[in-house]
Amino acid sequence: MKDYAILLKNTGLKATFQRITIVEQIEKHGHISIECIYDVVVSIYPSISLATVYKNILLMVEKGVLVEVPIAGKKSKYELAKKDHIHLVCTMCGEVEDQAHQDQIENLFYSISQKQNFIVIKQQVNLYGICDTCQIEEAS
Amino acid sequence: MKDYAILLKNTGLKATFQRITIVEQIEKHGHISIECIYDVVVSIYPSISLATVYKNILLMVEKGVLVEVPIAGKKSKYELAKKDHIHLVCTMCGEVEDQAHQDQIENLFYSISQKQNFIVIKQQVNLYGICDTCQIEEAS
DNA sequence: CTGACTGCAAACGTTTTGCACGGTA
DNA sequence: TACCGTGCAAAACGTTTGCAGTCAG
Repeated sequence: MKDYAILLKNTGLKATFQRITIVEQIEKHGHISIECIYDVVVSIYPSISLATVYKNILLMVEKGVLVEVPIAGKKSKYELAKKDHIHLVCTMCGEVEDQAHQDQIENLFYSISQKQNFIVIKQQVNLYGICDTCQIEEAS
Repeated sequence: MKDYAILLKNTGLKATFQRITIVEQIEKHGHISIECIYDVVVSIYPSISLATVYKNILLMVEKGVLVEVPIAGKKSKYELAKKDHIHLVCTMCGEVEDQAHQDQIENLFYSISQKQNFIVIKQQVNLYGICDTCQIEEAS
């Protein structure tokens, strides 16, 4: 577990207990919706308000600490900012799994940006489907 | 312009004027949010209600006529279902441009699905950045 | 000590719902 | 004609806001 107090301060945000808890829980859960963040954080720090969670998520996305993962047909989830990767979104259980990027895809995106004269700032790749676990449950 | 009455009937939906107009306008505009769909459709068919637009968008997504394009930090847009492609999302003007897929990416996604034992049903690739037009305006 | 942050409650905008009426097949 | 679809209004929901009190730096 990283020192999130420093991470936060580096972005100009004060390291409150609320913020640190939010970030820690997002790391722990990987990909998580705002309501779920609230649920887990409130169990650790019961007096936190939902508004605080909303304000901080927004702020941390703005500062680049968090990344929004928009998902078709559902509420967005949030994750810690990290190296680009692909999301495998299970349409049965809703779980999101990370999948490392290959160089191939970087090259492809680069060639697109050249060809279209489009400056790529951020990328987001979701594959929707059925995860291993749900395939097994499905079969039984 | 395709015959959307038939397209709708094939999915089991009745071809009402409201639905046909919605689909036509989505085709015309390419990528469009629900509120914008309502705005353009109401100018053609003033008595339509927002609830009808919502109900039909949802229904048509379910039936596979439309596809939701979720966009980080914004409301989802909708487009007609078509061959997979990449979305270039301009973070300045909000416009979304389609970019044809290369085989490369298909192969990549296929290899991921094999390796992770994840059955891919749908894919969604967004590149966020600055479009040609906005770069020019920016420079001036 | 001071500005940034929190928690609360109210406001707001978006989406969903139930129901009576109207239109498609 | 039967049933699906529409429009309306209200309700439910998610998110944002303003403000007074609190806390990190």
